[in-house]
Amino acid sequence: MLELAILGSLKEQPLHGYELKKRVAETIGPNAAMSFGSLYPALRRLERDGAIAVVDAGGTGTPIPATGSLSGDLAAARLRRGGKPGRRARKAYEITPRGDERLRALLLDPDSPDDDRTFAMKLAFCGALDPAARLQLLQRRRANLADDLARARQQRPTPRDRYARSLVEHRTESVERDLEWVDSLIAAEGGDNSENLGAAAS
Amino acid sequence: MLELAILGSLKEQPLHGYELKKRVAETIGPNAAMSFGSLYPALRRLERDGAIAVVDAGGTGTPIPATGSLSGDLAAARLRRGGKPGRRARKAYEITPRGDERLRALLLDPDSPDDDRTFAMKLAFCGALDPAARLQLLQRRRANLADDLARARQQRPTPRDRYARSLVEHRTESVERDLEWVDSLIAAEGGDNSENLGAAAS
DNA sequence: GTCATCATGTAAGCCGTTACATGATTGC
DNA sequence: GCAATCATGTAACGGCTTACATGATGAC
Repeated sequence: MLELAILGSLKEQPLHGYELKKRVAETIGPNAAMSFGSLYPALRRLERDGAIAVVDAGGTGTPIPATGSLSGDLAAARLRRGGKPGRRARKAYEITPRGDERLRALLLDPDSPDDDRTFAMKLAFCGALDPAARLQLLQRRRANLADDLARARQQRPTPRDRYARSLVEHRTESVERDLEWVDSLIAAEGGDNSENLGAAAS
Repeated sequence: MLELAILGSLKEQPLHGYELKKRVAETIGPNAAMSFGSLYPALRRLERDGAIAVVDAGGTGTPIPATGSLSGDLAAARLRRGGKPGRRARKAYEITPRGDERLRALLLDPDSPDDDRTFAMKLAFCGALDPAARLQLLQRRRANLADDLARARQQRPTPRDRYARSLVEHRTESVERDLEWVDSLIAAEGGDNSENLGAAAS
């Protein structure tokens, strides 16, 4: 989960931990955001495994984002000035070819849980996949949702009070909507390849 | 979470572990079902704490009687069969007054997480609450959903690719629907008493 | 007689959290 | 100079899962 979020974010551009956390919270929602206590150890682990690598934040070239963060630029300027560290050492990471592989494996892993959160995470970063693999991902989700729906409709053993009943009802409707949604995503894969497919692959 | 499910289920009627698991899976959905490895230790813990107590039960499909008088008969029948346990010893539990308190505390705990799963669980068992407490539970959820929605609408920094964009869109719609749903639950609570609704909502 | 189901439990471990510790930079 | 934010990390702990161990009962 967490590795997927990290690798998926770094696939787009190098980031340091603090910023990465914000980025992820933006895309998967602030309610599901991860904590520093798991983020930093995960970064070290991924680095040790060669899936990500440190890039010098103060270096030349075009390193850290254009997040609009003035402080980042200032810190970089400060580092360039030489001598002592500007901010506290910012370790920015980039994804490596090994990390690419790992990301792909995580996105396609059939043994990973199939709840809405996991799918949301995968969808958020599935731009890193080739169209065929992406379609596979979407269709697997579609199949699972269809199963859920079938099971929900088949099993009608009378929830006990009106709260439990309303809950089951609402859940069923949610699954129906999720199914329609995934269907629309699948449809979008097939048809319109105006600008998105080319851009996403690079 | 797990304790809430256990106590909420036992509030309705005594059950033994195996059956309890099935019951819970039915109400909160098979995808969120708990495992035996967490269930049985939790039962022991709750028993140790005096929140639940063992009631002896024998027969198979027969759910433990609401009157309690039948359990004696079943136990006696089991004993008549010759001393040794019929099936492997089934330990059925019932909720105690302490357990009632604990259940209420869990349902109303303001520090518990506020995701959809937690709320689903609480709603499934909120029949155990008095109407006022229940209304409070619903309104707290309503407020949180409203906050989520406001935050989602305020934050506009355009997710990067169409997948992330679709995800954010879908999530927003889900929150909107959840909000409507909770509103309808609140409306159903109030009945024809419009004064209460207006006063409490502000 | 063996297989599926019912039934209870233990052990190891994963994945994440909160709380703590540290320190630089910016804005007032 | 003080607080808020940026930034990175460690330690302790928690809740739940999987895999394992055990055994009874009924159906075929």
